[in-house]
Amino acid sequence: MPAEAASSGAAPESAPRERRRRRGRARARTEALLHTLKRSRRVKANDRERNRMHHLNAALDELRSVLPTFPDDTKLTKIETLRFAYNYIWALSETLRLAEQCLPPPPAFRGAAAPPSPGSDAGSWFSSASPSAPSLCASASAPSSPATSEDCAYAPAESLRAFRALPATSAGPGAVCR
DNA sequence: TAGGCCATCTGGTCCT
DNA sequence: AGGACCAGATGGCCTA
Repeated sequence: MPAEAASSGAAPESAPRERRRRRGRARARTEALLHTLKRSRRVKANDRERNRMHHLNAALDELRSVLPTFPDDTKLTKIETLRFAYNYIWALSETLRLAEQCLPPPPAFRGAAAPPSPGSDAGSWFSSASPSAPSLCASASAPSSPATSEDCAYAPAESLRAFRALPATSAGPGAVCR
């Protein structure tokens, strides 16, 4: 039958070409699909990363809020906040250490019964093991002169005021820990 | 205008 | 496989 021959074998050479064309179209489609899939994953990852950084910044803001600053102070930068926090912790530890040397702990604090202290292990406030801030880096040199009578006059308020005068960026105990 | 700080994007690596 | 974390790149904004 001529009609049959026309339908089945009308273009014996074009069939492979058509198959190639179809395969090419299919591949382009899957590549486009892959691209959109990758793109949507990227967008989601960007979103998560943005969120993560926002949380990090929120934590940094919280840290800023507990550092002693004056209202008219300009906002500390991130690196300044971290260095300042390090110095601040160091200063507080020093204050505690000196206070410990000058004043014997009250009887109530000597035993197991520690006073309730906001958000911290109360025992550690009076523990003789000095807070590890100064030793966080081996080269940090904490003032190690023995306590004198002048040291006993080293009131926390005074020490904080003096500490506050330290530039958070360059001087202070944390400066050596970069 | 240079330099500092920051937010965001991106690809790589590790972990669950 | 997907999420978390990290570090480098990039561009915008601000200040000296």
